[in-house]
Amino acid sequence: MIVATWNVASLKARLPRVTQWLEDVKPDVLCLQETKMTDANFPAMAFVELGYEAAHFGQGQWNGVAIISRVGLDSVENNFESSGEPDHEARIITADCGGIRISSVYVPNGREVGHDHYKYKLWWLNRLTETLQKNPKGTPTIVAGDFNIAPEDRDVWDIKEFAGATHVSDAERSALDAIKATGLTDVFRDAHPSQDKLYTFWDFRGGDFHKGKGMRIDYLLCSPDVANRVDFTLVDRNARKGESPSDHAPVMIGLKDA
DNA sequence: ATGGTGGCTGGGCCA
Repeated sequence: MIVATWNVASLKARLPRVTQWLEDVKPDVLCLQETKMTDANFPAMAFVELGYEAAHFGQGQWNGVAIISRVGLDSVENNFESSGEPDHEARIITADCGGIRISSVYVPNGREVGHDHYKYKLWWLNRLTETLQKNPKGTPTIVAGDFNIAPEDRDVWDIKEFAGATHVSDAERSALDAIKATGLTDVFRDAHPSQDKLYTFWDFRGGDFHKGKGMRIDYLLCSPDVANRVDFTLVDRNARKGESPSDHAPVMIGLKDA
């Protein structure tokens, strides 16, 4: 079973790339972020034609998340509503796929340390922790998406360039640690313990991709039973190349049969 | 070089 996550930076603009990628890679589950569309505009039929079910939680111009699955898509939940105060934006959708409770998450960017949007980011991360804490113990879980946090200094191209910036602050990393402390592991880092320059995002601006100026901010956090099944993990850098790419590459994990 | 590019829109915001 292959589970992937991809921030597509507009599903409307990226649909040809996404459908081609599904045909090439044939993942079992694909979590999308930044669809930037309403539910009414979500092109579900494009995925049905390829043998997938799809669920989307969108708001329009910004944000928007989806899960596409060919191993079942049940008990879909939008937002944080089951655990208390909901978000006012469309940044998390959760469903049961192939025996795993899978969330597709788009964590707020934060803009600047101390900015209202940064406080919102920390609030959001805490709401995710609270939500995960309410899951029944032992639920096979994957939280996949764009976390907008580089877990370690080596997850950005040059930490000196990030002095005082978002994505690397102690508060953001502590909030990420709290999410992991609910029992989740960054299986990509576990599989590549000593390799650097394994990025998932390169800004459109300034030719950052070609300059190697990337960040590892997209990942799949897995509960122990899922983490124990991991067969391979990789970033599909090729998807960042070519015509009209997203600024993020897909991250994939392969799981052995349960 | 406090820029750059891309996508939403229909001027300016967001990343």
